[in-house]
Amino acid sequence: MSSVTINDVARQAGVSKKTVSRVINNEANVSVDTRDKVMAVINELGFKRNPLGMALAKNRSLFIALLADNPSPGYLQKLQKGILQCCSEEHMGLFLYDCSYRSPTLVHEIEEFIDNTLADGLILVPPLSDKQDLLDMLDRKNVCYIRIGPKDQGSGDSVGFNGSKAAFEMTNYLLQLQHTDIAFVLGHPDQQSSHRVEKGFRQALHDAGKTVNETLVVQGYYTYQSGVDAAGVLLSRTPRPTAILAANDEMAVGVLYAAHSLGIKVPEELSICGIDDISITTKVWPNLTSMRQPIATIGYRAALLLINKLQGKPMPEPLTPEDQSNIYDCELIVRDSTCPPAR
Amino acid sequence: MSSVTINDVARQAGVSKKTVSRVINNEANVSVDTRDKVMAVINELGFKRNPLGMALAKNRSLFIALLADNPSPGYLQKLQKGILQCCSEEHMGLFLYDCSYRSPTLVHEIEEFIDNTLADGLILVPPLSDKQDLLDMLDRKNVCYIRIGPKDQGSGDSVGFNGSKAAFEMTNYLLQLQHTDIAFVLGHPDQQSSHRVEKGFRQALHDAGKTVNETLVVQGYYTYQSGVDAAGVLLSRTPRPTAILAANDEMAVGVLYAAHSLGIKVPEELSICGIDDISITTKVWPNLTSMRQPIATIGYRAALLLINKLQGKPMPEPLTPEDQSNIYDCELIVRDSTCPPAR
DNA sequence: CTGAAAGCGCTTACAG
DNA sequence: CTGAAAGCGCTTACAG
Repeated sequence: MSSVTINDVARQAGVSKKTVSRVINNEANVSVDTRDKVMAVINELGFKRNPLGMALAKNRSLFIALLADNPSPGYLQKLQKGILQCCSEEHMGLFLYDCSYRSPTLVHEIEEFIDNTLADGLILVPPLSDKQDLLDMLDRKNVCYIRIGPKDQGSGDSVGFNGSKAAFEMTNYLLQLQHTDIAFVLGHPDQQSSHRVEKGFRQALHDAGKTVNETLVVQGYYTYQSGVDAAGVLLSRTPRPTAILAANDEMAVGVLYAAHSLGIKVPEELSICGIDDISITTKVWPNLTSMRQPIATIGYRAALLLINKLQGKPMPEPLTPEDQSNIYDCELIVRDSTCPPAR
Repeated sequence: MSSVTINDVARQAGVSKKTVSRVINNEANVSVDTRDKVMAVINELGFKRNPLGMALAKNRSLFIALLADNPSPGYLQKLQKGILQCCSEEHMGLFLYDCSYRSPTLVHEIEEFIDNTLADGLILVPPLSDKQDLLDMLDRKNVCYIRIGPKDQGSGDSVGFNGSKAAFEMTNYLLQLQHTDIAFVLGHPDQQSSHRVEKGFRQALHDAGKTVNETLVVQGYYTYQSGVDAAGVLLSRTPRPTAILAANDEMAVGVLYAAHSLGIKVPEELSICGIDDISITTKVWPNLTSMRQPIATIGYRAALLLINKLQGKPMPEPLTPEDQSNIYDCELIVRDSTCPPAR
């Protein structure tokens, strides 16, 4: 604790503490001489503004919180990384709060968390970002937040990826490989993104003049285990699908495990692919083909949007169309889990 | 923001704000009548103490920070969960700070982070917890911290697992299966735990009257890729080892991948096992045998130790010998990646 | 058992 | 361009 305060600086520099305050906040209306003098003393004394004093005076805490539960640990990990990067650059602290989506008292717990920490703003990760009673509470409390996920649903700003396009392109890729019996594992029905992705899958099949075989579309919940279970169902179908696309990688890994357990060769007898491109895709064997979602970029962007909003700053000029829309595109990453179907 | 303050409560209850302060801090020397009256008003008005005001007055911020880099994401995830659980119970906020161990300015970056957030205390995850220049800086700044990892090295309290015992037991398990050519992948040499684990491995072999084949002990760095690389070396040895024990699961997953790539059947032709029992062990095929480290418990314990230290509270009576020593034992979890060697 | 005063480190009006 | 006063919401001595 470098307990040198604004008062010490003021005394040493022979100015009022208000003037010191002006300098450290980069306000206008300070003469160059005064500013230089104050800066010199600040450096000499090693003064750092105590964020707590500022927080109390401004009634803004200077930190934000990440609220998440954990459907896909790899996803959260990358998102967190991007958010942290931005927070670090903007000198914001990041609080972590683990929730469980299923808790009946979730909204109340989060309300208590906010009261306890006084975080200025919140970043909401799906499925929390699609939970209307939570958003209602935040609106009522007048808490600033940003949602990770599709835009149209719910209130508040959001940053997300183009899920329907991702699924559309991945399905097209499988069609190009000449797959005909393509199965699809849905995400959690509570999450908007799941419906987006499903839409892209159906669209691609439709555009190719195929009809969707509804027995090959099964429910999943974005978790590893739900991928295992879905694959169990799909791989007992006759004819067996030659390719399975899962709405996220976490489930795709589950599908892969199920295939191995049944002695089905991947990709020779079954192509498997997912969406997200989380780190586990390159740890399992064979490495999974996936649509790369710029997860860290999305996290970074979400944090920046929130912080700028809190500080009343306008957003910087968007460098790309994606920065403007806050909807990011995915990129197909072909690895070893997909190939043309056996004849 | 429920902007009802201690002053509002005091006025409404007809007492001084100091008395209200006494009540909310559960201090002695308040008459039952007064306490009841104040409590009634608190509930009526929905008063919650503003942590910022308290923080400034007490010069303690009421949050702690988790400093980590990311050798094994699955490990960090579980640790974080335990820490968060404790923070939530103790009404502490948890800041997150991602560092990169290799950054030449790391110590300085962390110093800046502390100044910016005023976290009361820090939880240090390996390899940070073994970094002496970092510990020196924290000691100099008089920052309270707790280390995750072995005890003897470095200053400050620590919570860890019994790595040598874990490796000892796992090696014994492999010996019981009649493995003779057992290879070992070391962890990062900067981390104390790596040396512990190595010691346990050697001890078990020694106790069984075997000499260690030094060509079967190779360097790893606790990362997935280092596991892949180490396995590449080991699996080209003649005679090939029949079992590989990696110092953590993240590397064991890499070993498994390498075995698959070479067409080596696991476990029939090669047994593989690791230490930690992170979630990926049950996502890869076959599921990995591992030593379960109570990671979340360790995280919880570390947070509790730190928080009690900050609040000057004594630790609660230890319920188990492990709680007393703060060194936790592992448990062997046999899965599908180990079996007796082929004849 | 209770309270008036001063203070934590900063900022917001306001005045000059 | 600069500063004196009051205040953010709480706590720490101290006095009674």
